[in-house]
Amino acid sequence: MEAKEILKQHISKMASLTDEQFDYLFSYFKPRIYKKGQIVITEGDKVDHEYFVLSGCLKAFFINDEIKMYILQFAMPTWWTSDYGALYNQTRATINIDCITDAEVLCISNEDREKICSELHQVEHFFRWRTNRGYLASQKRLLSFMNNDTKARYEELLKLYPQLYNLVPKHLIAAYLGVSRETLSRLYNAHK
Amino acid sequence: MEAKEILKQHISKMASLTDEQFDYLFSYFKPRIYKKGQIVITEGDKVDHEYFVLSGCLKAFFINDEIKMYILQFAMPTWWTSDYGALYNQTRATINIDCITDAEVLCISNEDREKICSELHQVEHFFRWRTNRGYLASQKRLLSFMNNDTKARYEELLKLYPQLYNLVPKHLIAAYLGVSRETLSRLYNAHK
DNA sequence: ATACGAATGTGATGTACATCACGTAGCTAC
DNA sequence: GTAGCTACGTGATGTACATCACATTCGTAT
Repeated sequence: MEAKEILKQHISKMASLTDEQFDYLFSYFKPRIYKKGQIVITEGDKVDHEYFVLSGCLKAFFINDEIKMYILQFAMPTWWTSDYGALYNQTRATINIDCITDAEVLCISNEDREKICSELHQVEHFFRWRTNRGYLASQKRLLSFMNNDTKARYEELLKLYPQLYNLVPKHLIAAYLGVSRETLSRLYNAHK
Repeated sequence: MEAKEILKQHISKMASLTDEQFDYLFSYFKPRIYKKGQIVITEGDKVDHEYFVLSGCLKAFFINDEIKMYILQFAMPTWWTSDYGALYNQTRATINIDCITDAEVLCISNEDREKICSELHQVEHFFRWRTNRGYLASQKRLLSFMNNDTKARYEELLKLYPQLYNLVPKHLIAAYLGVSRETLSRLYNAHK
């Protein structure tokens, strides 16, 4: 399916836009093609855009003390990603985003999104809904962190995104779960 | 300060409403007074409202296996709280909310909020901004969970909300940090 | 095909935490 | 007052995890 159609279907789930309104909104999105391993945002960057994933898989991650990596989000098709803290507060990036696989995305600048949100009530409605969904997902993950042990979180993750198992290296799954790669390796080799 | 004035100042930080528009919005809020220990939402409840805190302190928490409690949020003045998962998805509550101290709040139903959001663009703008702020706070806490040890998270919490130290019992702070009360006790008696 | 780096498996050891157990201090009700 | 409940401190012990070390396998470039 074409980029425009993917975005249209995604947005129409929660907002009613006329074709003209959607075309106007879409005109502000820019397509980007990335190769596996390519960097989208690096810590310290000025962050101007957010990204809507059409195909492939990106990761948003934080590097602690130049050593340990923690993954905040695997961004799959129809997910949005950016360093939202830096984007909204106009500060430098504190997280990194790169591509786990080849990827196609659509990006839109913070400025343009705010402009269209103020022009079109339904677009603002859509972005409120989208942020709300992200908030609920984040709360759920926080609870899971406090409540469940590593094994339970691992199984929860694979149940939610079965495609991850073959798509991303195990040490990245460990970095998402917040455990060492050794612990994760022992975990799923134990219950075989 | 009066309830109406507190809400007005809070909202005017991010949205430009005329006095008439604000009066209209405010007419949908209902005042509620709670005593210390009083329950606002219990697991299993139908959830219709969200709550804006005027004074006092509430906690939103999850009970695991009828035994362990994890605190998702301490709700202080000008914070919003509810079981948003249940509220937006029209499902039963999975978390509990009660009052740590006597408290005054304003509440608004999900239905009324959505109605006003669709009527007044600026109100929708405000709620997008508010949700966004919650999302960023949640992401930040998630990172802190993965990256920092208990002691660092404890000091981070007290730096952010110094008033908590005298306001809430230590075992609730432990439940927010996700550690046992014994561990927390040992931690802050060690570095005295 | 060879070579080299990235990903993964697995043992040994250390540590931060939970859990259980018991004690004390303070608050509230009657 | 005193009874009882809640908050809090602290020792002993167990455990899930990190960390370090090294071996093996896989993927990709040349």
